[in-house]
Amino acid sequence: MSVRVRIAPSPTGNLHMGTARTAVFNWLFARRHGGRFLLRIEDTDRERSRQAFTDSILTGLRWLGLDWDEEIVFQSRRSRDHQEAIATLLASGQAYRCYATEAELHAMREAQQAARQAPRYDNRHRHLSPRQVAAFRKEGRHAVVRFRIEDGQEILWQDMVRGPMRWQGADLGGDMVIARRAPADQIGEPLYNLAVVVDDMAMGITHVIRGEDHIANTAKQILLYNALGAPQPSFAHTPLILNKEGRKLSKRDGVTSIADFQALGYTAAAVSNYMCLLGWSPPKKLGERFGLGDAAAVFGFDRVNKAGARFDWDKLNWLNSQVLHAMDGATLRDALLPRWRQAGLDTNQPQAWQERLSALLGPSLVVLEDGVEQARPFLGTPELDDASRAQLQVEGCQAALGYVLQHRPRTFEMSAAKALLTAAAQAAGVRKGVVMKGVRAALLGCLQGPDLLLSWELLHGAGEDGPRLRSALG
RNA sequence: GCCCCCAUCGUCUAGAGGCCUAGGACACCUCCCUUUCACGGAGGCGGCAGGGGUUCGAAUCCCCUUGGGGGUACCA
Repeated sequence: MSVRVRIAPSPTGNLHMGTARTAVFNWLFARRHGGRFLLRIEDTDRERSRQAFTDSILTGLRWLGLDWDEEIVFQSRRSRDHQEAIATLLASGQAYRCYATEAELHAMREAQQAARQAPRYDNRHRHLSPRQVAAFRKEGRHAVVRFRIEDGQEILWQDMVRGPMRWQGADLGGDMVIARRAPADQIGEPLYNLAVVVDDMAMGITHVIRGEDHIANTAKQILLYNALGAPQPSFAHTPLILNKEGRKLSKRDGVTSIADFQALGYTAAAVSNYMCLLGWSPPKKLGERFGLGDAAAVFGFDRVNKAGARFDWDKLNWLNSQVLHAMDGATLRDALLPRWRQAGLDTNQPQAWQERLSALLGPSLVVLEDGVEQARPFLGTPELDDASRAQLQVEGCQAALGYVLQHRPRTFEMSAAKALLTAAAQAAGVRKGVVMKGVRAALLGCLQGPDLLLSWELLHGAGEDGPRLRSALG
C-alpha cells in the first residue's frame, strides 16, 4: 500500500515552527517512500479560524518548498461525513447522548477535585432509561454525543518513533464528547478527534505523523478507528520543539511564525534545513547542511530522537549565513533588492553593479536584513559616524587624502590603487594604516566593512569616489 | 492531583554491551590569514543526572531516585 500522509493545521494562527517542522517530517516521509503528502485545513473551530491564517499557512508551506500532492481538504466542508459517522456510532450503541448541563459537569469536576481525584466524566448518562431521556427532552435539554470508552481495556500501538505504546482506557477521562451540544434530536458539530479520524479514513491516510503532544489523542483515535471498522494507520510521535526555557514552543515565544523568519531575512533553505536537524539526525554521509530533497532520500524515523529539541538561534544563524555566503551575486542581489527599496535606499544603479555589491557584501551576512545596513554606505550618500570623523582629523590624514584625490586615476585599477595608497602615505608622512582608514572613512563613513580596494572600485564605478573624497576634505 | 513520555558537552546530536582515552556541529576562547569588520583556516575548553543491579565488560540492558516535558476541553 502506498504511503499517504498529511499535515492538518488549524487556521487559528500563522504557520509556525512546530507545525512546519511536522510538515517537514511528513513531507520527507512521503517523498522517501514515493507516497503522497496531503494538506487538510482543520477549520471546524469557527470562532477562531480565519481566512488570513489559511493563507499564511499555504504561503509558508510553499515558501519552504513543501508542495502537497492533492487538492486541499477543508474540514469544515466535510461535516456530512462527520455527521454520518456520529450517526453510525449512535446507531450501534457505541455512542450516546449525554444531557448533562455545563453546570452539572462543573459541579462534578469540583467534587472530584475536592476529593483529589483525576477530573473525568463519570459516564453518568451512559445507561439512561427511556423515561429519563424523555424527562430530559421534555425539559428541553440539549445534548452532546459521547463515545463510549471502556475503562478496562488496553490500547496498544507500535509507534514509529517510540516503539511499543500502551494506554489504559481508564486514563482517557471517561466517555468522550464527539459532537457539540445541540438540540436533542440533532447531531451537533463534530469535535476534533472524531473529525480527524473520519477525515484521515476518507483521505486514506496510512501514517499519522505528528507532535508528541498528541499521544493521548492517538489512544482515543485508535478506539474510533476500531469503532468505525477501519484499519488503524501507523503512528509516529515526533519530539517537540522547545523554547529557551525547555517548554513547548508557542506563539508566545516571540518569533515563531514562518513569516517572521522570512521577514527577518532567513532563507527557506536554512529554515527547512534547521527544522530537519531539530529531532532528526541525518546519516553521516549527508553532513548537516542539505536540502529537503537530499534529506528525503535518506529520511527515516529510526533516526528521529525521542527527547524534545531546544530551538537554537545560533545554529539557525550559522546555517543561514552558510546559505547566504554560498550565493552568487546575482541571486543575492535579487534577494536584497526588495529590502533596499523597502529601506528607501537608492536602487538606480545598473543591475551588474548591484550584483557586484551583493557579492562583496555576501560573506558578512547572517540574515538578508543585514544586507540593508551594510549596503547603506554604498547606496546613497553616507553620513559619517563619529569614528570616521575622528579618523579624518588624525594627523596627516587630510594631507594623505588630498594626495589620493589629486592623483586619483581616471580608470580604476587594483594594483595602481594599492600603490597610490602607499604613495599617499609617504607623501603625507604617515603610516599606511592611516591612509587606508582615512580613505575608508571618506568613502564609506564608517571604519569597518568589506575590503577597502574592492569597495573603492565599486564606488569608483558609480562615480562616487571623487565626490566623497572631496567632501571629506575641508 | 492523575496519566504518559523523556534524560550524552551551554545547545543540536553520534553512540544498537567491548571499536569510547565518548565523535561531530553551533556557541565560546586562542592563534593564523587580513594594516578594518567579517569570511576562511588551525587548535582549545566542555558531557554520559545520581544510586543500585545484570555482565568478564555498560553511555548502551533492568530497577529506583531525581530532574525535565507533554496531556488531562462541548480547542485543534
